[in-house]
Amino acid sequence: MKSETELNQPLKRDLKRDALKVKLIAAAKARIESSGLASLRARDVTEDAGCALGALYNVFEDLDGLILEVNAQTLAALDADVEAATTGEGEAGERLRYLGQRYLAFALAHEKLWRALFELRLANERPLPDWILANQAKLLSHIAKPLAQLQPELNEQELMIRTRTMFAAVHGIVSLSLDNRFVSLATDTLAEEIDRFIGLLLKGLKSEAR
Amino acid sequence: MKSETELNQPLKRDLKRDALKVKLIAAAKARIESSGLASLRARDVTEDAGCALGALYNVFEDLDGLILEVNAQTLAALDADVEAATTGEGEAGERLRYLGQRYLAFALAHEKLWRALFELRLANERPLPDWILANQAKLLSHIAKPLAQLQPELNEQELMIRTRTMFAAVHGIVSLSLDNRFVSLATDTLAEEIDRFIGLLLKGLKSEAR
DNA sequence: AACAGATTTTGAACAATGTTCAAGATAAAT
DNA sequence: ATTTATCTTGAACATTGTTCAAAATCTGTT
Repeated sequence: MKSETELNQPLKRDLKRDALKVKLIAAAKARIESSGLASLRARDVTEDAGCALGALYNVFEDLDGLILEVNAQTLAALDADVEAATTGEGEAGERLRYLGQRYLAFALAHEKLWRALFELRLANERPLPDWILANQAKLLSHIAKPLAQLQPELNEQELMIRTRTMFAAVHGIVSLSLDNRFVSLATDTLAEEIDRFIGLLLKGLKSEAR
Repeated sequence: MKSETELNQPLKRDLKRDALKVKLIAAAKARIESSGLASLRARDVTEDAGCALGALYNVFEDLDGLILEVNAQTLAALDADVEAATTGEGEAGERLRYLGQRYLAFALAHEKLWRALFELRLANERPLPDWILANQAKLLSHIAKPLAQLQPELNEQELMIRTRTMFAAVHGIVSLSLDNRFVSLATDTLAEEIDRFIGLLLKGLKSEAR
Protein backbone atom coordinates (compact mmCIF):
# COMPACT_ATOMS: atom_id res chain seq x y z
CA MET A 1 0.00 0.00 0.00
CA LYS A 2 2.28 2.72 1.20
CA SER A 3 5.56 1.21 0.00
CA GLU A 4 7.15 -2.05 -1.09
CA THR A 5 8.79 -4.54 1.30
CA GLU A 6 11.07 -3.31 4.02
CA LEU A 7 14.43 -3.53 2.24
CA ASN A 8 13.48 -1.80 -0.92
CA GLN A 9 14.72 -1.41 -4.39
CA PRO A 10 13.65 1.83 -6.02
CA LEU A 11 10.10 1.83 -7.33
CA LYS A 12 9.59 2.24 -11.03
CA ARG A 13 7.54 5.30 -10.26
CA ASP A 14 10.41 6.90 -8.43
CA LEU A 15 12.83 6.05 -11.20
CA LYS A 16 10.60 7.76 -13.72
CA ARG A 17 10.19 10.69 -11.42
CA ASP A 18 13.92 11.08 -11.06
CA ALA A 19 14.49 10.68 -14.77
CA LEU A 20 11.95 13.40 -15.45
CA LYS A 21 13.59 15.64 -12.89
CA VAL A 22 16.93 15.21 -14.62
CA LYS A 23 15.44 15.89 -18.03
CA LEU A 24 13.64 19.00 -16.84
CA ILE A 25 16.73 20.40 -15.19
CA ALA A 26 18.79 19.73 -18.31
CA ALA A 27 16.18 21.37 -20.50
CA ALA A 28 15.94 24.43 -18.27
CA LYS A 29 19.70 24.72 -18.11
CA ALA A 30 19.97 24.58 -21.90
CA ARG A 31 17.29 27.22 -22.28
CA ILE A 32 18.88 29.56 -19.76
CA GLU A 33 22.30 29.00 -21.31
CA SER A 34 21.12 30.02 -24.74
CA SER A 35 18.48 32.65 -24.01
CA GLY A 36 18.84 33.76 -20.42
CA LEU A 37 16.67 33.35 -17.38
CA ALA A 38 14.26 36.10 -18.30
CA SER A 39 12.97 34.25 -21.32
CA LEU A 40 12.62 30.87 -19.68
CA ARG A 41 9.10 29.52 -20.18
CA ALA A 42 7.42 26.61 -18.44
CA ARG A 43 5.94 25.48 -21.75
CA ASP A 44 9.30 25.50 -23.53
CA VAL A 45 10.98 23.49 -20.82
CA THR A 46 8.30 20.83 -20.58
CA GLU A 47 8.17 20.50 -24.35
CA ASP A 48 11.96 20.08 -24.51
CA ALA A 49 11.77 17.49 -21.76
CA GLY A 50 8.95 15.66 -23.52
CA CYS A 51 6.35 15.88 -20.82
CA ALA A 52 3.11 17.68 -20.22
CA LEU A 53 3.00 21.20 -18.87
CA GLY A 54 1.52 20.11 -15.58
CA ALA A 55 4.18 17.47 -15.00
CA LEU A 56 6.58 20.19 -13.96
CA TYR A 57 4.44 20.79 -10.90
CA ASN A 58 4.52 17.15 -9.87
CA VAL A 59 8.29 17.22 -9.68
CA PHE A 60 8.98 20.77 -8.49
CA GLU A 61 7.04 23.11 -6.32
CA ASP A 62 6.99 25.64 -9.11
CA LEU A 63 9.18 27.07 -11.85
CA ASP A 64 11.43 28.73 -9.29
CA GLY A 65 12.10 25.34 -7.77
CA LEU A 66 13.38 24.14 -11.10
CA ILE A 67 15.54 27.22 -11.56
CA LEU A 68 17.02 26.68 -8.12
CA GLU A 69 18.23 23.27 -9.23
CA VAL A 70 19.89 24.76 -12.28
CA ASN A 71 21.52 27.36 -10.06
CA ALA A 72 22.76 24.62 -7.76
CA GLN A 73 24.47 22.96 -10.69
CA THR A 74 25.98 26.25 -11.75
CA LEU A 75 27.30 26.86 -8.26
CA ALA A 76 28.79 23.37 -8.22
CA ALA A 77 30.47 23.99 -11.58
CA LEU A 78 31.84 27.29 -10.36
CA ASP A 79 33.10 25.60 -7.25
CA ALA A 80 34.90 22.92 -9.25
CA ASP A 81 36.35 25.58 -11.51
CA VAL A 82 37.64 27.59 -8.60
CA GLU A 83 38.89 24.67 -6.54
CA ALA A 84 42.16 24.59 -8.45
CA ALA A 85 42.94 28.15 -7.46
CA THR A 86 43.15 27.34 -3.76
CA THR A 87 44.53 23.80 -3.80
CA GLY A 88 47.58 24.92 -5.74
CA GLU A 89 50.45 26.15 -3.62
CA GLY A 90 51.77 29.68 -3.93
CA GLU A 91 51.60 32.76 -1.80
CA ALA A 92 48.17 33.65 -0.42
CA GLY A 93 48.00 36.95 -2.28
CA GLU A 94 48.79 35.21 -5.55
CA ARG A 95 46.02 32.76 -4.92
CA LEU A 96 43.53 35.54 -4.32
CA ARG A 97 44.50 37.20 -7.58
CA TYR A 98 44.08 33.91 -9.38
CA LEU A 99 40.69 33.43 -7.77
CA GLY A 100 39.59 36.76 -9.16
CA GLN A 101 40.66 35.73 -12.63
CA ARG A 102 38.88 32.41 -12.32
CA TYR A 103 35.72 34.09 -11.22
CA LEU A 104 35.80 36.46 -14.15
CA ALA A 105 36.60 33.64 -16.56
CA PHE A 106 33.67 31.61 -15.30
CA ALA A 107 31.29 34.53 -15.56
CA LEU A 108 32.40 35.18 -19.13
CA ALA A 109 32.28 31.54 -20.16
CA HIS A 110 28.84 30.85 -18.68
CA GLU A 111 27.44 34.30 -18.65
CA LYS A 112 23.73 33.53 -18.77
CA LEU A 113 23.91 30.74 -16.21
CA TRP A 114 26.06 32.88 -13.96
CA ARG A 115 23.65 35.78 -14.18
CA ALA A 116 20.76 33.49 -13.32
CA LEU A 117 22.40 32.96 -9.94
CA PHE A 118 21.73 36.57 -9.07
CA GLU A 119 18.70 37.36 -11.17
CA LEU A 120 16.46 34.84 -9.51
CA ARG A 121 14.28 36.60 -7.00
CA LEU A 122 12.09 34.28 -5.03
CA ALA A 123 8.50 35.37 -4.58
CA ASN A 124 7.15 36.67 -1.29
CA GLU A 125 10.45 36.72 0.57
CA ARG A 126 10.79 32.94 0.37
CA PRO A 127 14.23 32.20 1.76
CA LEU A 128 16.87 30.39 -0.24
CA PRO A 129 16.97 26.68 0.60
CA ASP A 130 19.70 25.54 2.94
CA TRP A 131 21.56 23.52 0.34
CA ILE A 132 22.02 26.64 -1.78
CA LEU A 133 23.30 28.59 1.21
CA ALA A 134 25.73 25.75 1.95
CA ASN A 135 27.02 25.88 -1.64
CA GLN A 136 27.56 29.60 -1.32
CA ALA A 137 29.41 29.15 1.95
CA LYS A 138 31.69 26.61 0.34
CA LEU A 139 32.53 29.05 -2.42
CA LEU A 140 33.35 31.78 0.06
CA SER A 141 35.61 29.40 1.94
CA HIS A 142 37.95 29.41 -1.04
CA ILE A 143 38.50 33.09 -0.46
CA ALA A 144 38.59 32.78 3.30
CA LYS A 145 41.50 30.36 3.35
CA PRO A 146 44.15 32.58 1.75
CA LEU A 147 42.69 35.64 3.45
CA ALA A 148 43.19 33.97 6.82
CA GLN A 149 46.86 33.53 6.00
CA LEU A 150 47.20 37.19 5.19
CA GLN A 151 45.33 38.28 8.30
CA PRO A 152 45.91 35.67 10.97
CA GLU A 153 44.75 38.06 13.67
CA LEU A 154 41.09 37.93 12.48
CA ASN A 155 38.66 35.85 14.46
CA GLU A 156 36.22 33.63 12.62
CA GLN A 157 33.42 36.15 12.58
CA GLU A 158 35.64 38.93 11.26
CA LEU A 159 37.14 36.62 8.68
CA MET A 160 33.71 35.75 7.38
CA ILE A 161 32.77 39.39 7.02
CA ARG A 162 36.01 40.33 5.26
CA THR A 163 35.63 37.37 2.97
CA ARG A 164 32.16 38.36 2.02
CA THR A 165 33.21 41.94 1.48
CA MET A 166 36.05 40.91 -0.81
CA PHE A 167 33.81 38.63 -2.81
CA ALA A 168 31.11 41.27 -3.07
CA ALA A 169 33.57 43.86 -4.31
CA VAL A 170 34.98 41.68 -7.07
CA HIS A 171 31.54 40.40 -7.93
CA GLY A 172 30.32 43.96 -8.20
CA ILE A 173 33.06 44.81 -10.67
CA VAL A 174 32.38 41.77 -12.83
CA SER A 175 28.65 42.17 -12.58
CA LEU A 176 28.44 45.82 -13.46
CA SER A 177 30.79 45.28 -16.38
CA LEU A 178 28.79 42.45 -17.87
CA ASP A 179 25.62 44.44 -17.40
CA ASN A 180 27.22 47.20 -19.43
CA ARG A 181 25.76 49.48 -16.88
CA PHE A 182 27.43 52.77 -16.20
CA VAL A 183 30.58 52.13 -18.24
CA SER A 184 31.54 49.18 -20.41
CA LEU A 185 34.95 47.65 -20.89
CA ALA A 186 36.75 45.21 -23.17
CA THR A 187 37.11 41.83 -21.51
CA ASP A 188 40.91 41.75 -21.36
CA THR A 189 40.96 45.26 -19.96
CA LEU A 190 38.48 44.02 -17.40
CA ALA A 191 40.76 41.15 -16.44
CA GLU A 192 43.65 43.53 -15.94
CA GLU A 193 41.48 45.88 -13.99
CA ILE A 194 40.37 43.17 -11.59
CA ASP A 195 43.90 41.97 -11.11
CA ARG A 196 45.05 45.48 -10.40
CA PHE A 197 42.17 45.99 -8.02
CA ILE A 198 42.90 42.88 -5.99
CA GLY A 199 46.55 43.86 -6.00
CA LEU A 200 45.54 47.19 -4.53
CA LEU A 201 43.63 45.50 -1.74
CA LEU A 202 46.62 43.31 -1.02
CA LYS A 203 48.91 46.33 -0.85
CA GLY A 204 46.48 47.87 1.58
CA LEU A 205 46.47 44.75 3.71
CA LYS A 206 50.25 44.63 3.79
CA SER A 207 50.64 48.24 4.79
CA GLU A 208 48.03 47.56 7.49
CA ALA A 209 49.84 44.51 8.77
CA ARG A 210 53.00 46.25 9.79
CA MET B 1 -2.38 71.45 -38.93
CA LYS B 2 0.91 70.36 -37.51
CA SER B 3 1.29 73.08 -34.90
CA GLU B 4 0.04 76.49 -33.92
CA THR B 5 1.55 79.78 -35.05
CA GLU B 6 5.28 80.25 -35.16
CA LEU B 7 5.86 81.74 -31.73
CA ASN B 8 3.81 79.37 -29.67
CA GLN B 9 2.35 79.08 -26.28
CA PRO B 10 1.98 75.52 -25.08
CA LEU B 11 -1.05 73.73 -26.43
CA LYS B 12 -3.70 72.56 -24.02
CA ARG B 13 -3.13 69.05 -25.31
CA ASP B 14 0.49 69.16 -24.39
CA LEU B 15 -0.27 70.55 -20.96
CA LYS B 16 -2.63 67.68 -20.27
CA ARG B 17 -0.14 65.25 -21.63
CA ASP B 18 2.59 66.58 -19.39
CA ALA B 19 0.32 66.58 -16.38
CA LEU B 20 -0.55 62.97 -17.02
CA LYS B 21 3.09 62.08 -17.41
CA VAL B 22 3.86 63.64 -14.07
CA LYS B 23 0.98 61.85 -12.39
CA LEU B 24 1.97 58.49 -13.86
CA ILE B 25 5.58 58.87 -12.80
CA ALA B 26 4.54 59.86 -9.29
CA ALA B 27 2.18 56.90 -9.06
CA ALA B 28 4.79 54.45 -10.31
CA LYS B 29 7.36 55.86 -7.94
CA ALA B 30 5.02 55.49 -5.00
CA ARG B 31 4.23 51.91 -5.95
CA ILE B 32 7.87 50.96 -6.35
CA GLU B 33 8.75 52.69 -3.12
CA SER B 34 6.21 50.71 -1.15
CA SER B 35 6.18 47.36 -2.91
CA GLY B 36 9.22 47.12 -5.14
CA LEU B 37 9.68 47.04 -8.88
CA ALA B 38 8.75 43.39 -9.24
CA SER B 39 5.17 43.95 -8.19
CA LEU B 40 4.57 47.07 -10.24
CA ARG B 41 1.46 46.64 -12.40
CA ALA B 42 0.29 48.77 -15.27
CA ARG B 43 -3.27 48.58 -14.00
CA ASP B 44 -2.32 49.74 -10.51
CA VAL B 45 -0.37 52.69 -11.81
CA THR B 46 -3.03 53.90 -14.19
CA GLU B 47 -5.71 53.52 -11.55
CA ASP B 48 -3.63 55.51 -9.06
CA ALA B 49 -3.06 58.18 -11.67
CA GLY B 50 -6.77 58.29 -12.54
CA CYS B 51 -6.52 57.43 -16.19
CA ALA B 52 -7.39 54.51 -18.40
CA LEU B 53 -5.07 51.59 -18.82
CA GLY B 54 -4.30 52.43 -22.42
CA ALA B 55 -3.39 56.02 -21.60
CA LEU B 56 -0.05 54.83 -20.32
CA TYR B 57 0.85 53.87 -23.87
CA ASN B 58 0.04 57.29 -25.25
CA VAL B 59 2.54 58.91 -22.94
CA PHE B 60 5.25 56.26 -22.72
CA GLU B 61 6.43 53.67 -25.16
CA ASP B 62 5.69 50.96 -22.66
CA LEU B 63 5.88 50.23 -18.95
CA ASP B 64 9.67 50.15 -19.09
CA GLY B 65 9.61 53.69 -20.42
CA LEU B 66 7.75 54.77 -17.33
CA ILE B 67 10.11 52.91 -15.04
CA LEU B 68 13.04 54.62 -16.73
CA GLU B 69 11.60 57.97 -15.74
CA VAL B 70 11.28 56.88 -12.13
CA ASN B 71 14.87 55.67 -12.25
CA ALA B 72 15.95 59.00 -13.66
CA GLN B 73 14.40 60.74 -10.68
CA THR B 74 16.08 58.32 -8.32
CA LEU B 75 19.43 58.97 -9.96
CA ALA B 76 18.84 62.69 -9.66
CA ALA B 77 17.99 62.34 -5.98
CA LEU B 78 21.07 60.25 -5.40
CA ASP B 79 23.12 62.83 -7.21
CA ALA B 80 21.77 65.64 -5.06
CA ASP B 81 22.38 63.58 -1.94
CA VAL B 82 25.95 62.87 -2.91
CA GLU B 83 26.78 66.33 -4.18
CA ALA B 84 27.57 67.53 -0.68
CA ALA B 85 30.25 64.89 -0.30
CA THR B 86 32.41 66.34 -3.04
CA THR B 87 31.71 70.05 -2.78
CA GLY B 88 32.85 70.10 0.81
CA GLU B 89 36.54 70.66 1.30
CA GLY B 90 38.73 68.07 3.02
CA GLU B 91 41.35 65.64 1.86
CA ALA B 92 40.48 63.56 -1.20
CA GLY B 93 40.60 60.26 0.65
CA GLU B 94 38.26 61.59 3.30
CA ARG B 95 35.84 62.66 0.62
CA LEU B 96 35.86 59.19 -0.91
CA ARG B 97 35.10 57.60 2.43
CA TYR B 98 32.26 60.02 2.92
CA LEU B 99 30.95 59.22 -0.55
CA GLY B 100 30.81 55.56 0.38
CA GLN B 101 28.81 56.37 3.48
CA ARG B 102 26.45 58.54 1.51
CA TYR B 103 25.89 55.83 -1.03
CA LEU B 104 25.09 53.31 1.65
CA ALA B 105 22.81 55.73 3.43
CA PHE B 106 20.90 56.42 0.24
CA ALA B 107 20.51 52.74 -0.55
CA LEU B 108 19.19 52.08 2.93
CA ALA B 109 16.87 55.06 2.95
CA HIS B 110 15.36 54.38 -0.49
CA GLU B 111 16.01 50.71 -0.82
CA LYS B 112 13.28 49.75 -3.25
CA LEU B 113 13.84 52.72 -5.53
CA TRP B 114 17.57 52.14 -5.43
CA ARG B 115 17.17 48.48 -6.28
CA ALA B 116 14.93 49.38 -9.19
CA LEU B 117 17.92 51.12 -10.76
CA PHE B 118 19.60 47.77 -11.16
CA GLU B 119 16.68 45.40 -11.43
CA LEU B 120 15.27 46.94 -14.55
CA ARG B 121 16.21 44.79 -17.50
CA LEU B 122 15.18 46.25 -20.81
CA ALA B 123 13.70 43.80 -23.30
CA ASN B 124 15.66 42.58 -26.32
CA GLU B 125 18.89 44.32 -25.51
CA ARG B 126 17.34 47.71 -25.87
CA PRO B 127 20.05 50.17 -24.84
CA LEU B 128 19.61 52.59 -21.98
CA PRO B 129 18.62 56.03 -23.27
CA ASP B 130 21.31 58.66 -23.47
CA TRP B 131 19.91 60.85 -20.74
CA ILE B 132 20.18 57.98 -18.26
CA LEU B 133 23.75 57.36 -19.30
CA ALA B 134 24.48 61.05 -18.78
CA ASN B 135 23.02 60.90 -15.28
CA GLN B 136 25.19 57.93 -14.48
CA ALA B 137 28.26 59.69 -15.79
CA LYS B 138 27.52 62.65 -13.58
CA LEU B 139 27.34 60.41 -10.55
CA LEU B 140 30.63 58.78 -11.36
CA SER B 141 32.24 62.17 -11.74
CA HIS B 142 31.78 62.69 -8.02
CA ILE B 143 34.10 59.78 -7.45
CA ALA B 144 36.44 60.73 -10.26
CA LYS B 145 37.23 64.15 -8.85
CA PRO B 146 38.85 63.10 -5.58
CA LEU B 147 40.36 60.06 -7.23
CA ALA B 148 42.12 62.29 -9.73
CA GLN B 149 43.70 64.17 -6.86
CA LEU B 150 45.01 60.97 -5.38
CA GLN B 151 46.30 59.70 -8.72
CA PRO B 152 47.21 62.72 -10.80
CA GLU B 153 49.25 60.56 -13.18
CA LEU B 154 46.13 58.88 -14.62
CA ASN B 155 44.95 59.96 -18.04
CA GLU B 156 41.26 60.55 -18.57
CA GLN B 157 40.55 57.08 -19.90
CA GLU B 158 42.32 55.38 -17.00
CA LEU B 159 40.64 57.64 -14.51
CA MET B 160 37.25 56.67 -15.86
CA ILE B 161 38.00 52.99 -15.55
CA ARG B 162 39.34 53.28 -12.02
CA THR B 163 36.36 55.33 -11.04
CA ARG B 164 33.97 52.77 -12.37
CA THR B 165 35.86 49.97 -10.65
CA MET B 166 35.73 51.72 -7.33
CA PHE B 167 32.06 52.43 -7.66
CA ALA B 168 31.32 48.85 -8.73
CA ALA B 169 33.21 47.44 -5.77
CA VAL B 170 31.38 49.52 -3.20
CA HIS B 171 28.11 48.97 -4.99
CA GLY B 172 28.73 45.23 -4.92
CA ILE B 173 29.24 45.29 -1.18
CA VAL B 174 26.11 47.31 -0.52
CA SER B 175 24.10 45.31 -3.01
CA LEU B 176 24.98 41.85 -1.78
CA SER B 177 24.41 42.91 1.80
CA LEU B 178 20.95 44.19 1.11
CA ASP B 179 20.14 41.08 -0.90
CA ASN B 180 20.95 38.75 1.97
CA ARG B 181 19.22 40.90 4.47
CA PHE B 182 18.31 37.91 6.61
CA VAL B 183 21.87 36.80 7.19
CA SER B 184 23.34 40.21 6.74
CA LEU B 185 25.21 42.56 8.99
CA ALA B 186 23.59 45.12 11.15
CA THR B 187 23.53 48.34 9.20
CA ASP B 188 26.12 50.08 11.36
CA THR B 189 28.47 47.13 11.02
CA LEU B 190 27.99 47.39 7.28
CA ALA B 191 28.81 51.08 7.40
CA GLU B 192 32.01 50.32 9.28
CA GLU B 193 32.89 47.55 6.89
CA ILE B 194 32.53 49.84 3.89
CA ASP B 195 34.57 52.53 5.54
CA ARG B 196 37.30 50.05 6.38
CA PHE B 197 37.19 48.72 2.82
CA ILE B 198 37.60 52.13 1.22
CA GLY B 199 40.32 52.87 3.72
CA LEU B 200 42.09 49.74 2.57
CA LEU B 201 41.92 50.86 -1.02
CA LEU B 202 43.32 54.24 -0.04
CA LYS B 203 46.19 52.61 1.81
CA GLY B 204 46.90 50.58 -1.29
CA LEU B 205 46.89 53.69 -3.43
CA LYS B 206 49.26 55.48 -1.10
CA SER B 207 51.73 52.64 -0.99
CA GLU B 208 51.53 52.58 -4.77
CA ALA B 209 52.12 56.29 -5.09
CA ARG B 210 55.52 56.35 -3.49
C1' DA C 1 -3.13 -13.01 -13.90
C1' DA C 2 -6.37 -10.16 -12.35
C1' DC C 3 -8.12 -6.81 -9.52
C1' DA C 4 -8.38 -2.66 -6.56
C1' DG C 5 -6.40 1.16 -4.67
C1' DA C 6 -2.98 4.68 -4.98
C1' DT C 7 -0.31 7.76 -7.71
C1' DT C 8 0.98 10.19 -11.70
C1' DT C 9 0.28 12.25 -16.13
C1' DT C 10 -2.20 15.06 -19.02
C1' DG C 11 -3.84 19.20 -21.22
C1' DA C 12 -7.77 22.06 -20.97
C1' DA C 13 -9.14 25.82 -18.19
C1' DC C 14 -8.10 29.77 -15.14
C1' DA C 15 -6.07 33.99 -13.54
C1' DA C 16 -2.89 37.63 -13.99
C1' DT C 17 -0.81 40.97 -16.83
C1' DG C 18 1.37 43.83 -20.76
C1' DT C 19 -0.17 45.65 -25.01
C1' DT C 20 -3.23 46.94 -28.94
C1' DC C 21 -6.98 49.07 -31.31
C1' DA C 22 -11.35 50.80 -33.05
C1' DA C 23 -14.75 53.89 -31.60
C1' DG C 24 -16.04 57.90 -29.23
C1' DA C 25 -14.47 62.31 -27.14
C1' DT C 26 -11.75 66.33 -27.29
C1' DA C 27 -8.79 69.82 -29.09
C1' DA C 28 -6.81 72.61 -32.97
C1' DA C 29 -6.93 74.80 -37.30
C1' DT C 30 -9.54 76.99 -40.79
C1' DA D 1 -18.94 76.05 -37.32
C1' DT D 2 -16.81 72.72 -39.54
C1' DT D 3 -13.21 69.89 -40.44
C1' DT D 4 -9.16 67.60 -39.25
C1' DA D 5 -5.95 65.81 -36.01
C1' DT D 6 -5.23 63.83 -31.67
C1' DC D 7 -6.20 61.74 -27.43
C1' DT D 8 -8.85 58.69 -24.29
C1' DT D 9 -11.08 54.68 -23.26
C1' DG D 10 -11.74 49.98 -21.94
C1' DA D 11 -12.78 45.80 -24.15
C1' DA D 12 -10.23 42.35 -26.45
C1' DC D 13 -5.90 39.82 -27.27
C1' DA D 14 -1.63 37.28 -26.38
C1' DT D 15 1.38 35.35 -23.19
C1' DT D 16 2.34 32.92 -19.02
C1' DG D 17 2.40 30.49 -14.51
C1' DT D 18 -0.52 27.44 -12.08
C1' DT D 19 -4.44 24.26 -11.00
C1' DC D 20 -7.41 20.32 -11.37
C1' DA D 21 -10.40 16.55 -12.66
C1' DA D 22 -10.26 12.78 -15.64
C1' DA D 23 -7.49 9.21 -17.84
C1' DA D 24 -3.51 6.39 -17.56
C1' DT D 25 -0.21 3.96 -15.05
C1' DC D 26 1.84 1.67 -11.32
C1' DT D 27 1.88 -1.27 -6.90
C1' DG D 28 0.62 -4.67 -3.69
C1' DT D 29 -2.49 -8.55 -2.94
C1' DT D 30 -5.17 -12.41 -3.99
